[in-house]
Amino acid sequence: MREKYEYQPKEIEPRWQSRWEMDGLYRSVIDPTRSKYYALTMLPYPSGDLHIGHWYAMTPSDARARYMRMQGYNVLFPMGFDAFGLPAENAAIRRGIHPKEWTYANIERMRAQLKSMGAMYDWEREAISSDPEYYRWSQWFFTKLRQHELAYRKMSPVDWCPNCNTTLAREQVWGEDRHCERCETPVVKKDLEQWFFRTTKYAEELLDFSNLDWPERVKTLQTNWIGKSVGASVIFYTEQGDPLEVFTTRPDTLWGATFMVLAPEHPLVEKISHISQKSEVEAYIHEALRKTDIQREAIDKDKTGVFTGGYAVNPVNEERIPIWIADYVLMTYGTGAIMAVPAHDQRDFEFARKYNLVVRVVIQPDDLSPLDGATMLEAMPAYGMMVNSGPLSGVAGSEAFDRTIEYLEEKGVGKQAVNYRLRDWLISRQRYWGAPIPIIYCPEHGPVDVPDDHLPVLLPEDVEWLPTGESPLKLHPTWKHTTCPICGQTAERETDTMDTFMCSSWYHLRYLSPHFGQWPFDPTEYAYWMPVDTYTGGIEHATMHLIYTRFFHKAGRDMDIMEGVEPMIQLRNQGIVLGEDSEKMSKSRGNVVAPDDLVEKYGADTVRAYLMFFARWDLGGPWNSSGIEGTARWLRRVWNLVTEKVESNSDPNTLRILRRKVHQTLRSVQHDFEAFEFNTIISSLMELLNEMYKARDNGAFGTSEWYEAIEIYIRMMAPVTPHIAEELWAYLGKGYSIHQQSWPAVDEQAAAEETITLVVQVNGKIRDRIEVPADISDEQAKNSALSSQFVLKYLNGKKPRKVIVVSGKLVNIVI
RNA sequence: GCCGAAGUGGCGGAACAGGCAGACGCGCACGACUCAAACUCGUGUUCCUUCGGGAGUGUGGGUUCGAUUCCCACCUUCGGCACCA
Repeated sequence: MREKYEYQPKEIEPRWQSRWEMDGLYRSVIDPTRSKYYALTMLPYPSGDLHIGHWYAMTPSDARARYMRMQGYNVLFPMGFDAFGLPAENAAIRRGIHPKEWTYANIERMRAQLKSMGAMYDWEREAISSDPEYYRWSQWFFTKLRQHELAYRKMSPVDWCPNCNTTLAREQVWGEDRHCERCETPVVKKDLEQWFFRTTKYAEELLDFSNLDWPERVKTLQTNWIGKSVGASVIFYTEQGDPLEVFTTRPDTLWGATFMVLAPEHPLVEKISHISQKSEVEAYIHEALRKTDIQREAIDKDKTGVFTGGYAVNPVNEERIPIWIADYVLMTYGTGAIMAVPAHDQRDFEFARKYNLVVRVVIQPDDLSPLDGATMLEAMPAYGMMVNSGPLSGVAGSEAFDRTIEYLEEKGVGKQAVNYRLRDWLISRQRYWGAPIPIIYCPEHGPVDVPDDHLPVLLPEDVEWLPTGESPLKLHPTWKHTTCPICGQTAERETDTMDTFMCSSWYHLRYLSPHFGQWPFDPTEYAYWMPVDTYTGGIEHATMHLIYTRFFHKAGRDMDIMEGVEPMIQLRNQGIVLGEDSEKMSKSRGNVVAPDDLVEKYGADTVRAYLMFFARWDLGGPWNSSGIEGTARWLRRVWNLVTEKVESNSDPNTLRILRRKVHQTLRSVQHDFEAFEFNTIISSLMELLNEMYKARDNGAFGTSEWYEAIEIYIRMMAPVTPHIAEELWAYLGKGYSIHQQSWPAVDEQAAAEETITLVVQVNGKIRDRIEVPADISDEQAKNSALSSQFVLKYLNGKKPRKVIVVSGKLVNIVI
């Protein structure tokens, strides 16, 4: 008897991996005769080790890319590293390793770990954002954006993380306590001169998702983040004659404005403040500046403010109203000034009651008894008929908004206006390990672009590691000294580096031609591969990376660098794998699952299959280490089924049932791949395997139907478990490689059921199940149901009131 | 407070279009194999039951012949936003 051929993933997996690599099996090259498919997974930060979350994100997207390849597409599936960033620098400060050394060593290790996954990455397209040949083009994009006035520098109060020692973009400040997205330290405000990208220019276009197959959740998050409000801008005048513009979403309440409120930082505050109020105003401003944003923006906080002594004139009724300052008005939204309508805005109402200001009702809803400003207990924000509103009194609530805007435009005191919550993207970082911002400050010419032929502005490597809070670039003895590209005078380099989200905004383009020297990407490659067809990654990037990359693409399009409306057509998000204790995995909790250990114990195929099986991919969930035994068992059972030889004793019925199940499974696996429902791919395959064991027990082994089943089975599992599939394919004597096979076609005839189980209900409760031919007519179904002995018992000689037939499924008899 | 997602056995989850709830797997129980363990194989596994059935998909209503699926209200959990004028 021959020795049993055993499943040994540790032997099989590395063997096939090196064979695939040697043969360049996963190289993707332009082929105009085939449809392209660009599948992309968000690239990792080289933090040290590939953790189970990376596997969870990458395995299903790899499986799906492989599936698309078997479907005949020319698939591009690249990988790279988002290699600039803070952890590298922190490691340098803590352990004295140079960030470059740390980063590239991590990349080495992670690349090897990625290879152990057996994914079909085309490694010749790998891009690393910290390579000079990469960041040269990040810098080039910066220059282009500046030339198109999409990058600019301004002094403004910005968010500063005192732990990371750098400014952050608004998107990187999270949560109620406004903490740093990376280290969770609450941020503070600082007035600094910083570089921004003009994302707000694209606010309106970014709200248009009509060309995108993206999850509703992401679209909602982005829509809320952009925060569009439609209203009016109205110009009031101070008594000194200065225009004071306000934005309001309720122009119909304009006649109810009984005072104005400016943010303490508003530029007109000093000028309008009356001498008698000056000391009080100054004290308030001082206090406001001292407070953190958290204190200022706490919603349940009592409103505070101070009268400036100044007055403004309401342009619609020439009324003289007092101007206050209060920190509930934010300088960063709208114009930093509001008209206060206490009768119809709860915030203004609270303020008015506290400081005894006039509350005047100008909106009267039809279904309420008349409102009285003197006695009302809260603001009435609903629309309604305009009252006390001069020429517009009596206008119905449904017309109030539009009629007021018409009136404002006629009088020339205001117009329709739109405001967005979205801010421009702050990209300056006071850190070393990033792409230097390619700017030179000349005493005569101000900030000057580094000319293209001087790019990249290289990061110096001989820097000091001192946790001073200052960028090492600033402290470097010589690096910043240079000459002005225009006049040749002594000048200084910008010492800030760029936000790493800048690098990741265009990496999908660098993959196209990572070593191309003339342009950020080879236009021929772009024309063939772009846009990205499927993009997968975590939801946490909904308002960061995914807004930036869309902005970047649209800006690139307007600069005639890129083409098309959107960079990534289809987006899908995976969930998060939690520790076995249902908590977020972290070293300090000691609940981290290490993929390397699992690969060592079970092999990569089992880990891949389990990650796809154990939870819904879009939801994720807590890890369960005993569950992996199930997928390990599955693969052993597949192995044994294919490699064991048993007695054959075929009967036509068994073979018919086998073929039916095979083709039904094929149909559903196909559907699930298209729909990103990976867990049911595995369960369908397990189900079919159980069926195949039954068929073998019934003598199906060795027949042509048997081999068809086996071959289809291996092809279906190839995207999920590429190594065992290749090994078994070779075992069967089929040609190398399984991964160049095409996806099998469903034989619909074979998949069709000959009989169905007709469910018979009486008053909606199941009383019988009858096997009937699948093509049974409704009339026949009804008759079969009515002659069921169980039905007869319930009918008890009576006639049914109603009989409902659902074709091919069910009969419900109502008594 | 506003916006969004999700609540199904002991557990992860399935149910494509309103029509057999609990596929598949874990775990558990019993049995076979074994000196034994592991592996493997087999059987069972929502709850209650007087064995006829009955109840059951977060809770309470509604629509329907029929609801995990649609509608309304509420509860819980998670995520986002939060004085945004």
